[in-house]
Amino acid sequence: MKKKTSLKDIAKEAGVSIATVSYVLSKQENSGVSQEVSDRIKDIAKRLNYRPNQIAKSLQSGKSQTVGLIVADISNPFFAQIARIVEDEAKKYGYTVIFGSSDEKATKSHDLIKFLLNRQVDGFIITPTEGSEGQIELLKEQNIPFVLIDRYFPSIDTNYVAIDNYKAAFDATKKLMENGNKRIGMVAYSTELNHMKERIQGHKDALGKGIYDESLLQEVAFERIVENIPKAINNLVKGNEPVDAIFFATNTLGVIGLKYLNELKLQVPDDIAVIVFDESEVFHFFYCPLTYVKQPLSDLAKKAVTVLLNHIKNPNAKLDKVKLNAQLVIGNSSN
Amino acid sequence: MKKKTSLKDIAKEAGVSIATVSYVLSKQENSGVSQEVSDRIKDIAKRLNYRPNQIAKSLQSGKSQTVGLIVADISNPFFAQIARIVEDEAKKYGYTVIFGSSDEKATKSHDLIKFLLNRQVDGFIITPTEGSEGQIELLKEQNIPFVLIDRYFPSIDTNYVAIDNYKAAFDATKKLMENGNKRIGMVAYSTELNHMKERIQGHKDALGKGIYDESLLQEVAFERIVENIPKAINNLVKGNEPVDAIFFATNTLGVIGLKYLNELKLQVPDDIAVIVFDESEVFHFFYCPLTYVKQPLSDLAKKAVTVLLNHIKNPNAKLDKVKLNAQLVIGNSSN
DNA sequence: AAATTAAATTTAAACGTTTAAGTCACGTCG
DNA sequence: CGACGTGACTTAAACGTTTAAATTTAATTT
Repeated sequence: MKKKTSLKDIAKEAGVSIATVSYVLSKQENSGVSQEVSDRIKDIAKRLNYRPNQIAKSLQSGKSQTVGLIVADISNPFFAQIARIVEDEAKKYGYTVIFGSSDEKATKSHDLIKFLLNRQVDGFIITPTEGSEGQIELLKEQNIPFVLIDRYFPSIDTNYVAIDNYKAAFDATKKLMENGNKRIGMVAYSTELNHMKERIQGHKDALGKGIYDESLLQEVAFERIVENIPKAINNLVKGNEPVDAIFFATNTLGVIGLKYLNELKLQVPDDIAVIVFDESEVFHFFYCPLTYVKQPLSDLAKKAVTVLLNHIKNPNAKLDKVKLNAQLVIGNSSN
Repeated sequence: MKKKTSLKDIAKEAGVSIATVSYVLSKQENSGVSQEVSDRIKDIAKRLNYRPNQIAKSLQSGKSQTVGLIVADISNPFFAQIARIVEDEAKKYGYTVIFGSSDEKATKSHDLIKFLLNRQVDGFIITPTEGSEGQIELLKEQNIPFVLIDRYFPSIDTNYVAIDNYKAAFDATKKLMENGNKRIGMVAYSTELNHMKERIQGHKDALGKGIYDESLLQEVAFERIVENIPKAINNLVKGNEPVDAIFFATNTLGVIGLKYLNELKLQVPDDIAVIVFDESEVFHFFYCPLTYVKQPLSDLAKKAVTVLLNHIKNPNAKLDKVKLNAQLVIGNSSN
């Protein structure tokens, strides 16, 4: 592999010092270099196909122009879409994105953060996992710029960009009630993460004290969704007080849940009404147009990037706590 | 932001030279440092929370321990899944992945390669776009390790990991024929990329000289799929010789195509039989279990990583040209 | 002609590592 | 006793940049 050309090579070729070459090639205004020399250097640089070594720049400047993106799972379309927007947005400002998947595991997330810190990322965009408060506190202590996305810890003062999950869930359940559904169950993840707690609370509050009872909330563990979603649904539809509607708290829960409803031969919305939190390509293939909560993914991701870059540039900027609104897209499944 | 601790800080604290600290912390065997000093250094490193600066290491070694992954679009589940596997596999070997989306545009791909080269990536995994032969040749000339994935250029001698598209397509169309379908149309991308050409050729050859005619092949442009897939399908089903089966050449074509078949109220497989190349979550929601071509995504991505890392380590290794076999998953849609 | 100023360029240090080569003290061997 | 290892470190250079400070050269002013 023939060596890449460096400033040194150009300098030798042009018969000037490395510094001169650097001034010519890295400054926009020709700061104190003669036109003649400047032109010559630029020519040579082009001829030798010079490409600045970002690693050397980073070492020199202490800035890697790189951000770390930690999501639960990059192969999940929800996060893949975020990743894509983060990529595009970061690139606009000359930043590179390094991503990692935590699989909702605090240990993985911890390792990833360390790994990326060694890589000298300038900041992080993180979907925090349950139990990762310590890692987040640590980042804060070390004054490393970061912004949480999708979820955050109310107990920790940080930048975050999320949606108003409470309101979105409240509105969804209200919609089901308006359409005449009485007993409305919810299938959610069993987690302390606030986005889920808010969705659950929104659902509860929409139903109200009189109506809500414990059996309406079915929580399943991240790791066991395939086995436990059918159980959860059975609990809701096969008791002596079967529900007439189900609110699925996420994309994945909804997709798997709908599959199981199909297996049970329950017709949506006649046998059971449904609303799902988040969008999915598969909804377009469900026999009944779905009512779902649509998150402003693009705004979410873009905002996360601008907040992060702002805090990288200006470490003392005051924290940004952004809550965007989701949109309830009305189909027929909520009737 | 308080400075990160460096070897220098540890050295000062321990009253030894930087080199000694480096030896202790970077060598596995205690090469020539006394146990006493070694222990002291390790203690201090731990206490000061030392994390090696990968950037400095990279500059020193000329290796960034980073690979660039260029896909068409990270938000497409097909590529997102590949990305996830590449991530995991690369991490196993201590490599970081930087990704970028080319949107099937040669210009974007070109910019991305340059961008990542500045970042000193040690190698690339690339889904090449149409018209990117020049870029690939350039990488070859510069002896930059890379491996093409999903598609490759038969005219250029490179590493690649792909599936046997010809065989997969041939088998799919044969299946449709076995099931009694006579006129079998194909909806494909209009591109010179070999994976598509091979799929088309497989389809043609399966049909054979006597049966195949030009009107059976409908090609649509990447950029205009939403508008042009309906047109393509109309051409196939609304002529005076309507087809009795359609073979969709990709995931995306299939998903959009099936949606349109729904709009047309064409029943699968009674009105029209269908096979789709690639898998999709949505297939599980189609009223009729689909027959589709399942690519060994995990093997594909893993193999790409090992081939790449092998060529990074050993630049003179002979080229790897890997073709894996796809699997035809039989549903009812091909009847 | 000497002094001043300005423009053009170079020097050198720094960023945080690694590592070949050098130093130094302390045995041990012939 | 001198030579020679050997173990335990240190020195210094290198990777490719940036940039403040120093230097050189030339032109202008007094």
